[in-house]
Amino acid sequence: MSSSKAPVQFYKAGEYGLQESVGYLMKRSMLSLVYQADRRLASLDLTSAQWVPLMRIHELGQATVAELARWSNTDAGAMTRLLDRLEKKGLCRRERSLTDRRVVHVSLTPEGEIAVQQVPVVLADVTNLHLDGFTRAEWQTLKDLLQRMVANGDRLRDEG
Amino acid sequence: MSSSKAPVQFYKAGEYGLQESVGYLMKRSMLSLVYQADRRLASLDLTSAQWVPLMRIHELGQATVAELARWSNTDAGAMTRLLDRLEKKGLCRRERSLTDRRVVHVSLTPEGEIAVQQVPVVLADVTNLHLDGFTRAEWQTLKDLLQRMVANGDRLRDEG
DNA sequence: GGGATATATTTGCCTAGGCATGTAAAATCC
DNA sequence: GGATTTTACATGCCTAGGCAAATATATCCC
Repeated sequence: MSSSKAPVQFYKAGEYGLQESVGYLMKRSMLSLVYQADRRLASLDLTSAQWVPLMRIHELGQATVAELARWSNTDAGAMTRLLDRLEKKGLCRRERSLTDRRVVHVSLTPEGEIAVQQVPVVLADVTNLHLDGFTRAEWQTLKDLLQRMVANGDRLRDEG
Repeated sequence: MSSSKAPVQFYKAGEYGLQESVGYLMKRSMLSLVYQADRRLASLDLTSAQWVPLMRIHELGQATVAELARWSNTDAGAMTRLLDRLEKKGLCRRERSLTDRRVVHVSLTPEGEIAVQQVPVVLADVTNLHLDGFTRAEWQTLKDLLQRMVANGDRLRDEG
């Protein structure tokens, strides 16, 4: 449960320097990952926001809007519109469920299946390039530390 | 110059799992940081995108649109519109430079100065909460690893 | 000095996410 | 079984970023 009473003061308001902050470094890293991925995905007519639900549909064969929104860390409204764009490009299709008429089932078109093949290649490549010079131990350490930040964030959210 | 010939293959396309990817963990961490910061900044009528240029103006006394866009990792067009919103809220003001009439100088209003005071408090608090349970050594390690990812990304960008 | 070039800002058009509301369909409760 | 609540999705209104074109001003080169 860690130090819920007296957390370590890594940062203090008076001496808060953007450059040395973990948040700033993460933002820079993320921007670079997304930029490089988008650059490589452009030939597939995909963006970094779009491959996430496509991969999930591919994995499940078929998915609902709510499931895709959860998986993409966004809300149903944004996902509806993102699927509008994917459908317009002919990468996925929607069908009202026959057993529960509130639900929409989303599946990939053949074009969508083809596009989604290349995504893991691009992601693995871009990530590896950003980890150039890392040892496997450092890679594992980074994942562990990030996982702990995520866990702290989840706890914050749950506690309100 | 690190392993420019044979980079370590941390990820391979065939076995790429979103959950274990560094990018996914960073996205989750970032979303949590931003969410918690936005929650606390809402009382100041500020968003996570807005405090960045405000802090920079405060630091410099006065700044140009281009400088603020660079500092915020965005483009001049987005910054112009962001400043529109900040100006409408009365937090900053714009003046055409007299020596170079292409340039616009942005400065804080008294209300902007007051708002910006609280920002470092919020940021330090939110970051510390996410680093709960970290040792100082782990904190330093995280920053080092992220800095190396940023450097790799910058190198990628420069090399085209 | 005058034309070519570079720079600073703005605006338009696109993708995109958050939040609140609307709507239909299902599930639950009496 | 009919009213109430919940769920799934869609839509409207906001903030926000990327890219390209337009505009105005400054600089550079002869």
